[in-house]
Amino acid sequence: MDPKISEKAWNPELEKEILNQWQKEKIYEFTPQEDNFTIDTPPPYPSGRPWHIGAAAHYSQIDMIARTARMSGKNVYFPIGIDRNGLPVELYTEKKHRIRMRETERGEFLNLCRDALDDLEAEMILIMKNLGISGDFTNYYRTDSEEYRTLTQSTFIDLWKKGQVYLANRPNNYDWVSGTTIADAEIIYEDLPTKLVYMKFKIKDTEKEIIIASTRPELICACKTIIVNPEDERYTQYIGKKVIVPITNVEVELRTHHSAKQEFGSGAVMVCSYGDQNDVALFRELELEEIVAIGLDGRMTEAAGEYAGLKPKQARTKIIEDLESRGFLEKKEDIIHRTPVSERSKIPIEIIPMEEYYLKQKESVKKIKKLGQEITFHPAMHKQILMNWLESINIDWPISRRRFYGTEIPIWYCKNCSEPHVPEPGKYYKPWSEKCPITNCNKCDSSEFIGEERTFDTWMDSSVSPLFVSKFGKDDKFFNMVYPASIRPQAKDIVRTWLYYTLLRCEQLTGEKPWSDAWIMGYGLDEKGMKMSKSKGNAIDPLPVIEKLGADTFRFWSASEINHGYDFRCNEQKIESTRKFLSKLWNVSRFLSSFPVIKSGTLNASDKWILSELDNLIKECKKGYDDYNFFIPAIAIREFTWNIFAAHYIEMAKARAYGIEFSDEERDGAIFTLHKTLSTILKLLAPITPFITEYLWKILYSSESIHKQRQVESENVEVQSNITKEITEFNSKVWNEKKSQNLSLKDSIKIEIPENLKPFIKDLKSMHNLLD
RNA sequence: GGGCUCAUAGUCCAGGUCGGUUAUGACGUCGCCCUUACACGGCGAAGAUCCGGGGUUCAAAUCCCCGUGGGCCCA
Repeated sequence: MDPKISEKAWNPELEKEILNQWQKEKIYEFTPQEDNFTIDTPPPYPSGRPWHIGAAAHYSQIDMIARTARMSGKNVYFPIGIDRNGLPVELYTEKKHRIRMRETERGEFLNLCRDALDDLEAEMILIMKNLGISGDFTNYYRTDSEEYRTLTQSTFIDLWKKGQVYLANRPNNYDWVSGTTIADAEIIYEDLPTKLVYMKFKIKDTEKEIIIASTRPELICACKTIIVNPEDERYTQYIGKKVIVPITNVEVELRTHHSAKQEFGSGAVMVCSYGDQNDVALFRELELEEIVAIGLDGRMTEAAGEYAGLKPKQARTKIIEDLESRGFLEKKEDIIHRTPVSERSKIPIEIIPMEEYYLKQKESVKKIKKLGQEITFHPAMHKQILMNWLESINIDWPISRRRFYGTEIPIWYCKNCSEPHVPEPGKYYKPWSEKCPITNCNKCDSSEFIGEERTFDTWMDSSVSPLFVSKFGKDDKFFNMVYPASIRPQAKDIVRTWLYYTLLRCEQLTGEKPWSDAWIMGYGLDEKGMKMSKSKGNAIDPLPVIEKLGADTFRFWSASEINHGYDFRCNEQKIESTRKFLSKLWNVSRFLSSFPVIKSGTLNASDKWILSELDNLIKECKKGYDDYNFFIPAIAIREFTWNIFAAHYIEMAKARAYGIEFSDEERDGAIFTLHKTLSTILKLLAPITPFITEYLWKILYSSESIHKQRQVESENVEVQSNITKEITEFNSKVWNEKKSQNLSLKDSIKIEIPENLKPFIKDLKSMHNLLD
């Protein structure tokens, strides 16, 4: 009998053909019905080359979610989008063309950004397609499209009218390299070397002085008070006294506050506007009047007196010299200080009072907590990330950014009285280049307006992704059918941003939660467990890996190596060796392809045994698939296919399947069982490795795609795991015995079959050529 | 300083809820073998103080406590 499959190994080249076929047959097309399964797919951000291999693994798994849902009979809506707003592309464009954003005409700069995005996007789309992602690429969306930005602006206008947005002058995190305010969520902390300066402050009307340690002596001009811990006995006698600030000679009060740590520095702390977040909190709590010491240009202001115009770092050096020459310096220490830096530009942020727009969020925290409780997290432990974040929210969300490549804030100001005017929702507005659609100021009737130049924080765009894909405000019928979405898959590091902001915005706009499930994946690390980054040079380009080894190998690696929710290491060699399993599956199928597919047969003990193990495998896979944890089925299927089915059952049933010294009925039992097992394995594996399973399925079992099949269900057969152990141990014993006697595997040998294995005697005898 | 999480062979990882034979599997290494699905293979072998200390128990990789060291998050 000739096998239908003749090639000896799975050829990843075949994936292209299969891909074309899927495209031609449109097998993943979505038409909304009653019971839809909507995936709020993360739109990836094209920030540079290469795309992160961890992201490729991430999207492979998101596709497994879609395929799992489809095979469980759900009508899957799997949109694809690309996130294109924000700072990274501006920095990329500045670097690529060696220009500066603020020195380039805005329209021209935007065009350059758009071109860069198009390039990077093309590569990401190519990778996603090649990975076999079964999403809707024909209608893929961009967050910088007119349609998307219209939604962002419309939702803003809605919230503006509801009084959820306000303008406030507050200390803000300012990244003066990118020239913009940033949200708390965009700050990271880095341990940086700095000097801790011990300064002498005189107590007024005495000869005494106290020592104050600070890492920011240049802010001395903005010092408003000195605090000590109320339990610090060194300072009890000075509480309430005036202290003279060196250099500026300003008098400030010494008071107590629990946030002063006795063991840090001298225990006395100067409170300036603004050295850190604690200063901000203290100014608010003690109702101190702020002094703006650092300007938007990143330089010291007039308030800094003789240091005006210097950068804070220069001012620091100079003031240390001056303190020393004027006798105010006690000592300085080199320390490592946890410094807040901008996540994007990696530069220490300054806290500067600025006027920005805020979206109210504090009063929503309680509601969001409740929604969070209702959402099922996969894995459950990552709900904690959201809850911890909700605990720490203490200010509203600053949503305006002084950048170019983002959705414009749709506001015009009356040139005469400065009254802000917001246009009607439903259109995309560019106030920096367009005329105000409102003809007269509703306050002073003036007809001249100035357009707002700022853009939104990008999370304002991405936080409405579930609304965009469900056509919120555009197609009510469609919206009602697909919203709320079923699942939000995303990475762990953006729980406090993307996940949280989406909850906030969707709750504000619809009063509902945006999805019932959240699926959180860990980070892709390099082979040593370090975070991958372009600057470290440890990034792996996924494209050549996928091209060389094929999508299925990559996908199976992703499923079998990444325990859901935990960080994972990416190692090319590991990915390569995963291929062996596909090879095994191929060859098992090749062997089976020499036998006809038959509907039934008389089962013997071996057949019943492997089918019971198979049933157990189905249950195990279901456990994983129900939780969208692909690690469980991947490991279980590999173990079963390789180490039980191929290594033991096929060997036991081989002679019988060929019909050598067996009756036709006995033969059919073997052939039936072999096919039943393989077809089940293929279906169980289909969400993980869609290409090879499709190919084998079509050759062996049906002209209809495996991705149109329903997943197999357990028949609740009792497991015979003790028998499995005895069989594998007995087979090993025979192989070992032959080896120690220098016999070939086909040579005959005399070995006693254990009592429990008597029902398998005929198969075992033919397998090992056992003598009576 | 607080939270989450991890620690098991050269490497990755299972087991841990619910304590109980010889600690799972893969990669890699070594040896033998072309046995009509597969040399991208088969069989076999070597390789683990289950991070340290203490406690509970007849019995701890597993439960509890105290440390140590990584990763991430927050302040």
